[in-house]
Amino acid sequence: MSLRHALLGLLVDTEQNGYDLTRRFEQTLSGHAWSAGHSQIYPELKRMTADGLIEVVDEGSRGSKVYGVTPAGRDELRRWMFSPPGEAPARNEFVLRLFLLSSLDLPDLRVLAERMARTSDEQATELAGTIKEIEAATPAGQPHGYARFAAEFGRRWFELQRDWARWVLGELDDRPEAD
Amino acid sequence: MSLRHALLGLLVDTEQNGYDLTRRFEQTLSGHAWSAGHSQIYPELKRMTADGLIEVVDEGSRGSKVYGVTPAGRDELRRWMFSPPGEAPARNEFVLRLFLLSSLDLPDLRVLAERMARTSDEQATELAGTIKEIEAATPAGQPHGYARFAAEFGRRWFELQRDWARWVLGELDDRPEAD
DNA sequence: CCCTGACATGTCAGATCTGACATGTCAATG
DNA sequence: CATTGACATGTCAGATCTGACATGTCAGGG
Repeated sequence: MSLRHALLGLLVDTEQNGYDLTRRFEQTLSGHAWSAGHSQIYPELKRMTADGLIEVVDEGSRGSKVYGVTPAGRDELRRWMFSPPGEAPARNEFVLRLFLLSSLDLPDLRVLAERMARTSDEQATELAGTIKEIEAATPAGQPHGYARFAAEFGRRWFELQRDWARWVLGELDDRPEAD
Repeated sequence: MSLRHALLGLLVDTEQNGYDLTRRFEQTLSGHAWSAGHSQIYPELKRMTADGLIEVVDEGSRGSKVYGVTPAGRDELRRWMFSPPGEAPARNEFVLRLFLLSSLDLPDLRVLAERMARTSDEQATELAGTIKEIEAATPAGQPHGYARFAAEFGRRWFELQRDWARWVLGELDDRPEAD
């Protein structure tokens, strides 16, 4: 039931409607943390309203419903944040590919590891740019939340991928060409 | 359908039965890459056999069936490894919590970030130990595959968590106590 | 004023996944 | 020789998730 807590977290940060939540999910969480489409989000918002965790605080045009977190919702989010790391299943296709690299033969392995290192490096560079933008847009001395923390995590994550791939390549160089 | 490819990858490395695959999944993939229980694995093995990707190469005692990858299976695995990174959904509860940290108030945030840093540091240290064991068990000059690569990735991953949590704490220190 | 595209919410069939239940084999220990 | 625990495979109901379908609003450009 992590979807529920993800939504709570996003709504605590900013009151918003399902459409915004869907985009926010796509933009910030989808990459490393959790993904969900609107077809999952809307029904869950209804259930959470029924359970008293959130409530409709405003109704905009085009039938939009702006949700806010209730005190009960805040409690639930905090409880979950402090609860022992659950066993929610991990799912990351990229890492899976990394782990299965050694199922390839040496030439293929080299090609793929190089490609991964290059891609990750590009993504890290791109995120570094995003971070600069965030910093520039934030008034000096102002606390940054969310976006900045998440972006920093992403940057480090891509660097990890890149460095790991390079390390693998180094290991392969020490390896005799023979099968 | 990443489960299928995960199984192919494990089977290319070593021919084994469903029980072994389940444990292998639990041990090496479950943390960062992909998780699946035996109730998912056994039916999938059947389907893959029907699709000609794997085959029963041996039948052990206790009704165990040892599976091996067919040429078609090898092709499929290679095709997938080289295919553009799919959109398989990310799912990582730990990272989700990281991203939602800023939904907490400052004191809570500090407590949690500190706890995360400590836990991650312990896990990194533990994995470093595991890596030493693997190295010790591997004859010098021997190529290491899988286990070594995965462990190295895990170590770096835990270090990333630790360092990121510490960085967050540093950011918080620069922040005025005021709400 | 018409058209396009972003905004906004919803449903649903089918696929996937989880956790519990079910069954039986074999080796080691007492 | 009885018991325990690891080995080994399987099914299934219910929960979750995906991708497609469906519907309508509103702002801006032509």
